[in-house]
Amino acid sequence: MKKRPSTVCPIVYALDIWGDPWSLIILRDVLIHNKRHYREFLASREHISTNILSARLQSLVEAGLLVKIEGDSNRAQTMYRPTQKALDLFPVVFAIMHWGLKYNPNTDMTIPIMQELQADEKGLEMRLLQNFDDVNPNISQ
Amino acid sequence: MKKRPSTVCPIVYALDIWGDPWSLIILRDVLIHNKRHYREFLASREHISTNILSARLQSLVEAGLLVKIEGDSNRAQTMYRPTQKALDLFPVVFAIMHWGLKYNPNTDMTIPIMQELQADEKGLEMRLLQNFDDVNPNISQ
DNA sequence: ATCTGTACTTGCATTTTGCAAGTACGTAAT
DNA sequence: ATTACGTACTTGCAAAATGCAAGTACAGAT
Repeated sequence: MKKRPSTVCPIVYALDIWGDPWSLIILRDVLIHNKRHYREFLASREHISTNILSARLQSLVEAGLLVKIEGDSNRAQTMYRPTQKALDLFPVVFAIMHWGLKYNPNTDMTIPIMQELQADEKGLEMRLLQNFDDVNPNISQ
Repeated sequence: MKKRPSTVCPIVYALDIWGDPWSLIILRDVLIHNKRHYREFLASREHISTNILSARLQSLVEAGLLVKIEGDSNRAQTMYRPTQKALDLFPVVFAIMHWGLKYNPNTDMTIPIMQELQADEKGLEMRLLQNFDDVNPNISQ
């Protein structure tokens, strides 16, 4: 899909940012599994290759979904963390998970988050959001 | 992305079915704009090309999201209509629209559905679902 | 000094997409 | 009856994206 510089449709806008086959998997790892390092993304079951991971991280940073935080004089400290724009994808990610859960007979229900998603989605979101207080301090109450 | 025959993750399952750049645009047209004919999909702003449209329709039928209804002896009557599996994507589509609405400054808010989505999402879903009573009769009350 | 781990980049084969054209069939107009 | 037109596709080919393997650069540990 050729990049459309500006679209009038919110769905196309979204797809242009994270509609490729890999970006949403990275975002899943960030949002749900609290991953932040290159090595962690590489370790996912889906086996993304290094060049694609690199390109996707860069485009997500450009799109304002992730910020790259580099350690001083040590690349191994580099972290990718979500912005509010990425955190606002929680409802999307949860909606997709609900759908996948309903229709994928191979879903691994022993993953703790799966149970929690069905039992208390809002609570799950609240809990996961706390992982990002360092980057996007939430008004706690 | 190579097709993964079975995945344990509901998100990857979903992406394998409609995670390419075009399928969700077709589903948007089916679910939101009530399109059903090849010619209608071709007429979308996004200008999908004929070979891709053909391939995507076929794969969505195979995945059980659409059914192809052929007229007798006239190809121009061919229709593609959503199954329940596709109708269950309404929450996903709405979640994506909400996100796109928030971050896409070019969203055309004069499209009636945009206003309605923000004002009364559930009502919008109910109304749109009535378009598919022929295919998936809903329990009305 | 060497080895290991990490975050990348590069090269190249394979696959997917984008565009233009063509085909097959049915209906409508002359 | 013949021609033209609309519709739902398929085919061919160039361009782009992906997948895989290998290589590079640098920091910390041994």
